[in-house]
Amino acid sequence: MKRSLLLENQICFQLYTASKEMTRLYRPILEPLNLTYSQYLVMLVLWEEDGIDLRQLGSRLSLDSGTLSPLVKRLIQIGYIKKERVKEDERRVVLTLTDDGCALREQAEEVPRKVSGMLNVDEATYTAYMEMLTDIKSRLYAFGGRES
Amino acid sequence: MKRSLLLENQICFQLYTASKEMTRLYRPILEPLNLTYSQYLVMLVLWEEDGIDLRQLGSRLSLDSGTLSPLVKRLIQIGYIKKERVKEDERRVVLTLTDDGCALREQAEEVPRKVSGMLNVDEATYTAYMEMLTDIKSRLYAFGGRES
DNA sequence: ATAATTTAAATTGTGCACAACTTAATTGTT
DNA sequence: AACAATTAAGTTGTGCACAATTTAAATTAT
Repeated sequence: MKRSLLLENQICFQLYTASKEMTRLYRPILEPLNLTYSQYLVMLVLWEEDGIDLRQLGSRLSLDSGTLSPLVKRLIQIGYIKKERVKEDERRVVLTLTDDGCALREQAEEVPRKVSGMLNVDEATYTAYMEMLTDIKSRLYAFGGRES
Repeated sequence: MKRSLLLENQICFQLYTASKEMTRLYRPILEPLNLTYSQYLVMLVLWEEDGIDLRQLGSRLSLDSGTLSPLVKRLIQIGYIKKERVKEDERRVVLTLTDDGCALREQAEEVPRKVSGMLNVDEATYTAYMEMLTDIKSRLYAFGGRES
């Protein structure tokens, strides 16, 4: 049964559409912040850890420089972050929040509230979801795998 | 807790990375079939329902013509499908499998087997995952919503 | 029947996502 | 010290994903 070729039976397809629907839910919420979903993820990391370097950012988000370089360039243009070469190691680049980027955090605090309000899940269900996704990911990481 | 801005606590992020990891798992499996993940999804639908039109295909996959038009063009170039205007309604375009596309199905039958072998989930867990993803999606559809 | 509306695909433009490659700096080895 | 190997960003090229627009056909309303 689960091995059939029927589209709806593929867990990959359910994941794929769920993920797309999720970013669709975020789009109008993030639009007033002038952020795409991926840009929002980068900002989340920086609000947690200002002054992170690109390499670490990439490993947090599982994104490579091919994705992050242009994405970061856009965030710089918008004026939320700035980047600087590290003096001790000129290969590395460190990202820091601008005042605007820092200030944006307050508006962003509303985002998770809005989203979970829309999803309307109780704490227990939420935890179960997270555990399931973590479990799926750990099975996936077992192959060709990234870290944890 | 779940309302924090911490990256790892965002269900959206877990979904997003799980989905990316899933397509990463498929990539080497689909490569011998000369298909990308999205192209594979289109082929799944056609193996189910040969002669579907573009509009229905889009609704099955939740993809619009902006995504499907070029994607279908590539599948035609590869030689797996062909497209034809419908005589009774010249707006519509119908997709049909070529002999190669039809023959590919046999190889593709192995894909779900390989994937579930790699994921290594038992039937009950698999069902639980599917139910959870369906549930997440139904909550998501409640907003701005597409069909069920 | 003609005009207005709706519908289906295609096109254009932006922004990921990722593989493959390039460039430059650092580290390790001899 | 000199050279090889490694590492970090950036660049190039391909393929989605989606909003917005365009084109053309069909439907509906007048």
